[in-house]
Amino acid sequence: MSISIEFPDGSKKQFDDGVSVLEIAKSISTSLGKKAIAGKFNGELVDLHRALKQDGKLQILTANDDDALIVLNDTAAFLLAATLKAAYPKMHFGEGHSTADGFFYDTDNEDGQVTVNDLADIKAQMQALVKANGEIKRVFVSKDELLKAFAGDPYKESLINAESGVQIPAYQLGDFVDFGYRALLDKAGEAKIFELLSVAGAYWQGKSSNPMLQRIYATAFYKQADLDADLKRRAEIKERDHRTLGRELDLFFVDPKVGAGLPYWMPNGSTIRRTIERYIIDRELAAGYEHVYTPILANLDLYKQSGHWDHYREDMFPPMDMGDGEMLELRPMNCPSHIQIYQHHIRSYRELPIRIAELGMMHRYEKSGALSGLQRVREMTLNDGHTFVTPDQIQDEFKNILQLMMNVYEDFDVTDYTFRLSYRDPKNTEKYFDDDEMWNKSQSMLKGAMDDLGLDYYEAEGEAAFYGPKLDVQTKTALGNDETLSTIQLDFMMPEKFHLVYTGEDGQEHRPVMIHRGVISTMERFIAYLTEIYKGAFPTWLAPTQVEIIPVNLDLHMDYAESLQKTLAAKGIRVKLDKRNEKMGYKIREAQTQKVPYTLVVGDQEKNDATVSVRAYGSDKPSTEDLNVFVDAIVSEVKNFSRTGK
RNA sequence: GCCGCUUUAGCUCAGCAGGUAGAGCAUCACCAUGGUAAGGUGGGGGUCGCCGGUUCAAAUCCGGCAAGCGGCUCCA
Repeated sequence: MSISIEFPDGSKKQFDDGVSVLEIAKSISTSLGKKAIAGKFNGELVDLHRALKQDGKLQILTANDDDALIVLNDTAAFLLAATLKAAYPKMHFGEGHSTADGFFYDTDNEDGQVTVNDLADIKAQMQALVKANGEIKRVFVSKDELLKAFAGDPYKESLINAESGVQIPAYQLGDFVDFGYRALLDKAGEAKIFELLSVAGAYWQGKSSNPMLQRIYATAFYKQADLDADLKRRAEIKERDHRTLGRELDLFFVDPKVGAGLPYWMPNGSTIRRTIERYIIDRELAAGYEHVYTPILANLDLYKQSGHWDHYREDMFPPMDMGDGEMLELRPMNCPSHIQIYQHHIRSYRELPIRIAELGMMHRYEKSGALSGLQRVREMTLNDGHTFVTPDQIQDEFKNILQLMMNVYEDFDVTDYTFRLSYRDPKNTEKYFDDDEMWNKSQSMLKGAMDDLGLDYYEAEGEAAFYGPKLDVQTKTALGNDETLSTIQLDFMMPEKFHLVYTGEDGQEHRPVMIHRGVISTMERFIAYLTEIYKGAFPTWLAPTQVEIIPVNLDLHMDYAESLQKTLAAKGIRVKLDKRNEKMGYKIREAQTQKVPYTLVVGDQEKNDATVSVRAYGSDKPSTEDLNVFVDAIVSEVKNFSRTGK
C-alpha cells in the first residue's frame, strides 16, 4: 500500500503507508531532514514521528514557520509541567499550552501557590530537565492510566474524563505523561531557549464561580536573538503604556484619596481632551447631529423603565435615598436621557432621522480589579449619540454612522482595527431583553448591512448590549488586550419601553427604531488609546504644547522670542517660552523628552533675519526657516489634523 | 469581585538578622552661561499607604483595610 502526499508547491509523491513526517523530510533533502521540526498534515499539526496513513497535503515545518512556534511552545509547556510535577508533589494542574504570545500552565499547589519569586528556581530546574535532553515520545494511554498518573488532581481528572476515546494520545518524557497537545518536539533539549515571565490568577475553565488557579506565563523561541527581541518588546510596551506616559507628560492622575477610577485631568491632558471634544462636536454637527446637555443624575424610575435597573444593576452605583421617597441614580448610560429629549416634542416622520448627541458623563461601578488608568474608570464621558429612525431608514443611517467613523479614524490616523458583530448569548438569554423575534431580526439586519457594504467582520456571541446587538470596532491596547473603540447598536427595545412614537405620513402613530452609537468611545479610553499609538508624541494639532521657544541669551534675545510667542499665540498656536536661567542644551533636552512637536531656538542670526531655527520632535538636525513660512506651515498643519499628503 | 505581588521625598528606587531614613532626577538659592539632548556648589523636602498588634524599641515582624501592578471574570 502506498499513499500520495501533496506538497505546498503542488507536487505529489508516493510513499509507503505509515511513513513518518521525518522520513518524508529526509527523502526531500538531507538538510530539510535536519531542519524539520514538525509537519502540518491536512491542516493539522503533527510531530515528526507521526505515521501518515492516508493521502493528504503535507507541509514540513522548520524553525522559520510561525506554526513551528506553536510546537515549541507546547513542548515548553509540557516540560514546565514535568518540572513542576517533580518539584511540587502536591501540585494540581489545569490547562497549559501555547498561546499567540508564548505559553502558560495553570497550577494549584496545596503547600502554597507558586509566586513570581519561585520562577527563578523553577526555571533552573526546567533548564536541567532540558539539558538532560530526554526523548519525548507520543504514546497512547488509557484513561485509567492517565487518571493514575494524575491521581488526586481534580482538574486533570475532569480533563481526562472529558476526552473522547479509550486510548488517549499523549506525550511521555521519562515517568511524566501529559496530554492535550497537537504536536511536540521529540527532544527536550530542543526547547532550551525560554523565559518564565509572570504568575497570575486564572479561573479554572474561565468561570468566575470556579476556583482560581495560578497561571505561569512564559515564552519560548528557537533562537536566543528572538527571545531577546521578544523580551525587549515586552519591556518597550511599558514605554507605550498610557499610565507611564500620562505621568511623564503630566496628562492625568488618579488619587486613592479621591477615589479609585476617578481620574483628574491635568492641564496637558485637558488640552488634548478639549481639542478632541471640539473636534468631534464639530464633526457631528456637520453630520446632522444636535448636541445637547442632560443631567448625570436622574430619578431611579427612569432606569427602571429603561431596563437598566433589571439588566445592568451590578454596574450601577447604588441609588441615593433622598429621605422623602425620592431615589436618585447616577446614570450609567445616556440613552434614557436622550429619549427624554426625543419625547419632549411630538415627532413627525418628516423630522427623522433625529440625531441627538452629547459628551455624556456617566458613572459605572466597575469592579476594583478591572480599573486601569484611563482605560477602565468609574466616571467617564462618552462621545454618545442616539439616532431615532423609521424602520426603513436603518440601513442608510447605519452607513452614515460607519462613514463618520471612518472619516474620524482617518483624522486620528487610527488604522489597526477589526469589526465585530456582537450578538446575545443564546445560552444565557436572561441577561438580555426577552424577545427572540426582535433579537433575530436586529441581528440579521446588522449582518445584512455589513455584508452589503462588503466589510470584513467576525461574529461574537454574548457580546451584545442588553437591549440589542452591536457592531463593535475592536482595537488592541499597548499591552495587547482587546478593546472596543467604536460601537453601533441597534435597539428596538427602548422605543418600546418608553412608548416612543412619531406621526407617519398616514397620520398614524409609529414606533421609531433607536441606534446607539459611540464614535470615539469615551474621552478617557480614547485618549489612553491615542497616547499608546502615538507613544506620547501627539500630532501637532493635539499636542498640549505645540511650540517651545528657547532664546540663546536671555537678555539679548528675549524681545524677539516674546514677539515670536505673541505672533504664534495670535494664530491659535499653543506656544511656550522657556525663560528659565538654564543652558540651552538643557532646555532642548526637556522639550524633546516632553515630546513638543517644534522647538524654536532664536539668537542673533534669527533675530536679524526674521527667521527661526526649527527642531522637530525626534530630529537632531535643526533647520532654519523664515518666520512667516514656519507660522503658515504650522497653522496649516494644525488645520489638517497634522496629516501629511493632504 | 477573585488569585499573586507591590506600596519609603514630586518621579525612579536603595535601606529591612528590629535601634526612629538615603541616592539620582526634579525643586529652591547662589555662581557660571552665545548656538541645538543633562554646567557647578549648597539648601529645603518623608508621621516609610492607613489602622491595629508583638516588642524597651517597628520603615523593617504579624494581622486587617485601602490603593497600585500582572492576570482572570466583566467591559466604553
